[in-house]
Amino acid sequence: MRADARKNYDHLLVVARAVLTEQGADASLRDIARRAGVGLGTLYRHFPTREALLETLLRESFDALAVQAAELEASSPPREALVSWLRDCVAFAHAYRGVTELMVAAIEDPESALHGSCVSMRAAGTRLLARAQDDGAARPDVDGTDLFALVAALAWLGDQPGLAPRAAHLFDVVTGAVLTG
Amino acid sequence: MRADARKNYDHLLVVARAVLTEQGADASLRDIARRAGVGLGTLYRHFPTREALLETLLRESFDALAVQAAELEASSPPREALVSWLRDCVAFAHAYRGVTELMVAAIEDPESALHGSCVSMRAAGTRLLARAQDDGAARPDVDGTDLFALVAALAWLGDQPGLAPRAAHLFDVVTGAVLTG
DNA sequence: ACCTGAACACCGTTCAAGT
DNA sequence: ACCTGAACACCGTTCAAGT
Repeated sequence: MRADARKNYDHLLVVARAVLTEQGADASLRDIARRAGVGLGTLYRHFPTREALLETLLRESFDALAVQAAELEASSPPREALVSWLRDCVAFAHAYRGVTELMVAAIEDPESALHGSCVSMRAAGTRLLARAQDDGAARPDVDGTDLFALVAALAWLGDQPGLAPRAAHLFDVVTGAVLTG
Repeated sequence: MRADARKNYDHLLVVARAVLTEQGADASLRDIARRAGVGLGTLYRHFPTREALLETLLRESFDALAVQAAELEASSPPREALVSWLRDCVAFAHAYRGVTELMVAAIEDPESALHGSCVSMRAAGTRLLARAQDDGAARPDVDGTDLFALVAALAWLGDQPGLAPRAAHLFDVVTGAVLTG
């Protein structure tokens, strides 16, 4: 990448992170370009879709969740590992308000820049779930997609101003439904 | 209301119902006016907000849910009454894709045209929940707002194409978490 | 190679002008 | 009273023209 392009790219990411944090995942791309002092076409050149931009911003967190899943699998009892990871996932999805909807759409759309990350996330959850199920700690009639859906629903709840105060409690309620005993 | 106004009003409702069913609760109001063969200002005159339009379209269903709650309270055991009504609520929220978000926002906003209906809905749920709790059929650490949040989350799940097939199963899972035994 | 911003086709909302 | 549609301030997306 040419030096000037690199500079634009990096600065766009800084500005995008700030704007998306402030306004949510559906923030105006025009506004991001404007605040970055860059032409709108430049943003589109570096990030052809909103998902591509988010993927770049979320990559580190996605990777961290994968690492965390592996660590928990190695170090914690099945039940605790699963719950702890689910909590991390819900917290992660709060990075940008409204990102959950994009992730849910992305897991169904192989063309989405977020597709791979979401599929990996579901796969990691599926492993932790299977481990808990083998241990008798989680009900057997729930699968990785169900888990992904529940995490998404809980993250969505936390994005709704009126319901956010209940999110932590409802996490316990819903998690309790997946776990046995 | 003048005869010509009445005619526009009625026709707008017919067209709006069709367009919202087809495109979801965030459908273009311009498109509705266009398809109704009416000026955009006419739509705004009759329905000053999107919520006002939805409130008019959903009024019958809201009322039916209230009646249903009262009937179930009188005729069914606490546990079954609660579950049955929750199922009705989730089904109702599927009338228009995306309406759940508006309802969740409305319950916090006294200015919203949907506010009253949503508050009534929560109140009816709270009554059925209290009855179940008194009967020992529902866990005591969940309240009407939690219930509203869970219904909203389940309705939201059903609106996501990739997760909709799991909605019925997850309804059972989540409902099972609220019920005891 | 890369950047820019005008152009296009859309929104929601308001309101002056018409009947 | 009621209706209309232009006007305004926004979008996302594309692409010809510039450097």
